[in-house]
Amino acid sequence: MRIDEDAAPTARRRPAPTSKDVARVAGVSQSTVSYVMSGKRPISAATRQLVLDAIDQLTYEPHAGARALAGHRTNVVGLMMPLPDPESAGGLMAFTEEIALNARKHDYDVLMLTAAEGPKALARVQRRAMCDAAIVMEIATDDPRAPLARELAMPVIFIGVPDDRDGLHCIDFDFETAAELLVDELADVECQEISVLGWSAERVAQKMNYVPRFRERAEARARSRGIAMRWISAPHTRAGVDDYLDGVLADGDRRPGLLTVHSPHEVGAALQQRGLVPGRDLDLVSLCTDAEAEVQPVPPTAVSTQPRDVSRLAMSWLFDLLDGDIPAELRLVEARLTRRGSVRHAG
Amino acid sequence: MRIDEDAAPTARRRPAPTSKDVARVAGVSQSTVSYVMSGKRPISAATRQLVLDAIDQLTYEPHAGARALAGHRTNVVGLMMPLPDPESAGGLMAFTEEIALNARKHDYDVLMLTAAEGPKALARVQRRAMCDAAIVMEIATDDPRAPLARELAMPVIFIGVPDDRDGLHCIDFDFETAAELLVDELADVECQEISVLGWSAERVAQKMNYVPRFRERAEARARSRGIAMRWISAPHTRAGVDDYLDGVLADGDRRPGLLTVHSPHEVGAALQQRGLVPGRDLDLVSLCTDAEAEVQPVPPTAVSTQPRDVSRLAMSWLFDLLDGDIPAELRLVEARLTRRGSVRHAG
DNA sequence: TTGTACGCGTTATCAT
DNA sequence: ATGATAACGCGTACAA
Repeated sequence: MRIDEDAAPTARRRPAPTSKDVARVAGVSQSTVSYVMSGKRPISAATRQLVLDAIDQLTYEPHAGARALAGHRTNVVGLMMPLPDPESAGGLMAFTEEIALNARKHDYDVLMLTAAEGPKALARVQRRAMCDAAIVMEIATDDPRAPLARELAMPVIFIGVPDDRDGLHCIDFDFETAAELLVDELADVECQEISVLGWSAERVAQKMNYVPRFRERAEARARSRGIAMRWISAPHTRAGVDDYLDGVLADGDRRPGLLTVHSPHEVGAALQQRGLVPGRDLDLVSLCTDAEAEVQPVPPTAVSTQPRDVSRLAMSWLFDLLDGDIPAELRLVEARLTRRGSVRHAG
Repeated sequence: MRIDEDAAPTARRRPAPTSKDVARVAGVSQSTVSYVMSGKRPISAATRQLVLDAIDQLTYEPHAGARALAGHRTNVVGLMMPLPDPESAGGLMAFTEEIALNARKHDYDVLMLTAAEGPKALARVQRRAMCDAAIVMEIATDDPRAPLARELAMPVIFIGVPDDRDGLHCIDFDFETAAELLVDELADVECQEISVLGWSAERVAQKMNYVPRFRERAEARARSRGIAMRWISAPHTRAGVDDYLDGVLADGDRRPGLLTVHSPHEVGAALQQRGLVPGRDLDLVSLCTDAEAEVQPVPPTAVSTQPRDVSRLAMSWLFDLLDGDIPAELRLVEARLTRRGSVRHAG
């Protein structure tokens, strides 16, 4: 580490203004300032303006700690992030930003909690009164945070659905319907066998909730449509995709039906390299974001996962929960299929 | 959105225990409890244990708001995230997690701030007394948060170096030395011309600080070594990398020297597809993480950006700043080159 | 419609 | 080495 020194200014700052200062400037009592800010009692237009001007003049903002102490709410929502993982990082930034932006619209802030700290992080922030509610991402089928969430006094919203979701507020993209839409799309063009490029073995080992949710529905649908289904859990590297394609293309007699749950980029590049064009030489459908789909050489027919929708709806639900009690339930964000010509026309 | 209702348990929770409760259980005064927790005055081993037992029994944790109000510190550090961007998302998760984990080691938490909210987010959290310090990522050469950071009463650490860093605490990976190491590596094998796959036009437009820092040093070094340098700002898609390689390989008389600032995966795949082997057919060096380098078909000689190191050192510096005043300065995290055989032996 | 006064749960300054 | 007690800044019941 290299060091390169600078001069540091030693300015003295005045203390932040309090509601008492605002009251003095506005010529009213401190409680009036408080009531102007909360709107919890009628204030005459004249005094209201006096107070607002004073607030503006002093650039006053309420002390969060004092507010939390007196008001029993923090205006902070905890967000438990997943473990870092290059595979899913892309969507996560959009996801978390959307959480934060929606929080700000309600004058809330977001406290970052790590999955690495484990379930006890949730108990900790509640005991310390650091959050009014929490959002937990990347839920496992047997998630250890589920039993804790049931006991917490504050609302907790799971992004994902554990096996036992009794008493939990869960919201997620509708992977079940997505699976059916994608299988149907291939079934409708008389596809004989569907080869699925599923989530990586690592994801499966982590018991991510959406893996069985998607897979079981996909397999059930394939059965009911009389189609064979091969499920491959390849790593999402170029090598993994190549292995997958080698397997798929081994029997050259049948036109292949491909279903990939992400990495459209890798798949698209690998197909292009082999001179295979989706829609002409094979049928391909994907589960991925619209953004990912549209930058492919041959944009695939896909069901979009829409991470921003899920986080926006999660936050909207969260604020409803903070207002009043709402029974625990499961909310699923609609899966929509967009046709882009990577599947031949039905005939 | 589908709805699926569940029964909700209506358990009544007791209020969180306070230090007063702990005092009662331990049979001491409330202030003694406080002093046991802070260690700010000597306590006899006997009473200390009494208090600790009571804390344990009640699973007491101090009310963060009350503590902030009375103690004038929040035990929270603000983290201003970059705008979401798939290109840099991978490293960011590791980066932010490392921030959070180091914060927890000091009993600090992390408040997430969005770049979208702009510079005023920093002023806001200071006025509301929500943070004791802040970290700001993804700095532009003319970053609007710089002038504000100079005025703030709380310590602010920039991850990155704006053009005018006077009065700012900046820390970053040493892109300058990295550029020199990479250029030297190619120059040492009599490379005639270096073709650089630089950051995308979008990054350049955002005036990300590391782009000119790296580029100017690289070009200066190339000049002083008597080597030509071509700088290409291609998008980091497969198509972009292909365009780049087409340009590089256009004149077939000279052995190409390649320097890529990231996306080793795309570059490796594209080279493999063309049957080109780094170290045999051309010389390749990269700026990327060790993890990225090592999963390539031909792992490239590279300078590692080590995101975890930067965030760990940033947090360590931040806690020093919270302890006492330290003059503003620039700290650079050492760039180390790892040879992996993508460059032919010097002769 | 507005003001007064108390309490929220800590920290820190007095005492002892 | 420990115990009382006064802030800290805001929300809100109670008065007016």
